[in-house]
Amino acid sequence: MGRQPCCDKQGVKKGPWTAEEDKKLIKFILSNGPCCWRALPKLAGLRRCGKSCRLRWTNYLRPDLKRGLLTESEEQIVIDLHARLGNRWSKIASHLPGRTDNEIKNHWNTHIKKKLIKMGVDPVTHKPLQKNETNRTSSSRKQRSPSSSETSNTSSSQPSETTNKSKETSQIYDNTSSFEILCNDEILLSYLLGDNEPPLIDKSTFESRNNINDENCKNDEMFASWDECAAWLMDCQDFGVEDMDFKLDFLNEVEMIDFPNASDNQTN
DNA sequence: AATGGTCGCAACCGCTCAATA
DNA sequence: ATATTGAGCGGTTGCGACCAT
Repeated sequence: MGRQPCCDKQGVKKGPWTAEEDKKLIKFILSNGPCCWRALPKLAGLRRCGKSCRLRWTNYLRPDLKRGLLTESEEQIVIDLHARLGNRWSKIASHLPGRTDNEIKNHWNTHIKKKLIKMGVDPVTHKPLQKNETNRTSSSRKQRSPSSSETSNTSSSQPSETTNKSKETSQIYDNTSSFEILCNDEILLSYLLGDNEPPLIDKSTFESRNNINDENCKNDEMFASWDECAAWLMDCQDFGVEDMDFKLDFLNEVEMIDFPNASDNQTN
């Protein structure tokens, strides 16, 4: 018995998200939380599949996302984890706060894979490449289909752990936690919803409110830093959130603040 | 400047899993 | 025990941006 489609295909919009749709989704989730993806589009006034909303939120709009290319150290972690876990992108992503499985998967396919091949390492087995394999795997857009067969081979060549899909939820990055933290941050939230004056932000406030020395922080359940949070908010501004009920003018001032780690993130 | 090829990212599709009735 | 549903995962594709000719 086949599954019912996750949404009514008729009248469901596909393709790239518009700023307007992003606004609606953000506004709804900030108000109601990321729940009931199936019902969300209707409630939020979006002509989108719930699945599409979830993807948009988790891969692009989530406030705790890092932007930009993976750093060298992140890449190394991905390579190490891939050697152990295979193509289990969500598992790998759970070790990299602020990174999504989709992002890591894309980065793997577009950057790391090539890098490893160049270094003479088979990106599937993580063992030294045979010479003919190097030629075979030289990247070309036309070779997408072969790569799919490659990936299906991957599954068989992956560590046995791959087939044993035991639940490891404790390791899975809980993307709701950052959201809860955002929601619990009453000052920020009420400001985002347009109820309050802009929060006064200084370095010490950032550090204390982010519990930078808190053990929990090491578990990556926060924004990586306030500047990243602010960066996300600035992205909101980029796609026109300033037109919403939200008022994000204060972000221009935030930009002027010298955040800890800000320069690191810029360079990455 | 025009054109064709390539690249990289965002989004979609189909499947599986877990929870629930 | 079984059917149904919601959510998540991994593979694949579409398309705009970029580059070479």
